[in-house]
Amino acid sequence: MNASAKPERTRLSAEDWEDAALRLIADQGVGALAVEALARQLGVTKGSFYWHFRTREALLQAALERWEQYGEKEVISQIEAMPDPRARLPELFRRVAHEIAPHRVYAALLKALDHPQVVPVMARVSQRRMEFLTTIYSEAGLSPEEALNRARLTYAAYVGFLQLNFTLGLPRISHDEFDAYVEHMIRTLTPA
Amino acid sequence: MNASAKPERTRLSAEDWEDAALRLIADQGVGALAVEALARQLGVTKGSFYWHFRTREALLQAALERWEQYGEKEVISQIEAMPDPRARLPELFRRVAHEIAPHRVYAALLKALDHPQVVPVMARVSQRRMEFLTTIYSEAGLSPEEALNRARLTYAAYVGFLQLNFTLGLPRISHDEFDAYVEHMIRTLTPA
DNA sequence: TCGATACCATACGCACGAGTATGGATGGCA
DNA sequence: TGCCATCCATACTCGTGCGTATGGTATCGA
Repeated sequence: MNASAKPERTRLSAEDWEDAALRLIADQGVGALAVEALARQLGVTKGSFYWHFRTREALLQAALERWEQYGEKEVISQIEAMPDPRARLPELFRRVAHEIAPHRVYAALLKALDHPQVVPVMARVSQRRMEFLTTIYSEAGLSPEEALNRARLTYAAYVGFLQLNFTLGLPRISHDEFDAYVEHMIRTLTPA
Repeated sequence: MNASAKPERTRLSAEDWEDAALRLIADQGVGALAVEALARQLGVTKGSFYWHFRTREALLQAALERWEQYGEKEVISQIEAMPDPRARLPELFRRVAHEIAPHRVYAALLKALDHPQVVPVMARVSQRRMEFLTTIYSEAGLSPEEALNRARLTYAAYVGFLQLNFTLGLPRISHDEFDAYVEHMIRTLTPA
């Protein structure tokens, strides 16, 4: 089939393995993270892997930390830079809705919450994002309690959407219909 | 530790294995469904299992079908029996929010969407529930498109909530705070 | 040019879980 | 009472994937 899609003849670094691991996680899940499979995909063998990492668990850990680092930083800062607080929410929703790629790892990790290694990472990331949402809702005029609950609701809707659409393949929604859904969501979740 | 918590000295039936499988799935996930582990938990050995089922896959299939059968039937019919359409949504939300046990299997299955066997089951169940929500929203006064989108949003919020709270253990929300969250959700998702 | 270090291949051992073979126990029914 | 079907135990095989041991090749500085 593909076998050697990457004829990279340079030597590999630990970062290369971490990136490959994240790609594999994104489209096959954490459970599919096997060292021999990864090695095959990179055109090398296990011998290479165990030079860079002590164990499979160590690779997962490194990949997760790498993902947590180079995460959503840009999106958050760009939204925060917007002058009008009321305009931030619709913009955030539309951006998130149309950039699918960055969310694929998050979606895969959501299905791996039985793995003890992913729990703390996901807890930190989700916590940070919800705090961000809470401050945005506050700045949009909600009281502290209302802002917190609305952030919880919004984030839950985001997480649920990921599950129901990319992992489960519910009756493939069309593009236009999806846009309509996003706008409906903006209307109902944004303070009047 | 526990080893033989169930001193059931009667012979086992296929249904016994299916129920045990569902219990195990509920609190350890689909990945933990191993025949020797299940046998140990039931106080027997593999020999028993392979008399009732041809394979592990067959057990999973049977357990999933069993779960799909004896599912949420009662809740739906009870809600439908309520005379006032506007009162149905708050009641549904409160019921679902306070009955955690029945949702544990669903939450576990949500994390197993890479398993080909669980996808069709989850697709059917989720589809039915969303259709139910859609009709409720219609009866509460929303237009067909609005009702459908609101149902999608509500169900996504439900699914996301399951992930963020029982599987991920986000900053343990208190009981009162949880009730406040549910009421907030009712206010924002129920048509005025 | 010549090691030394970094990177990789090959060939193992080993644990674990699915599935098979076969014989033993138990209960209902003639 | 004896027989047959049902249910279960024991003891294997086998595939898979992690980790190890050890030797080979490339690259760079002295």
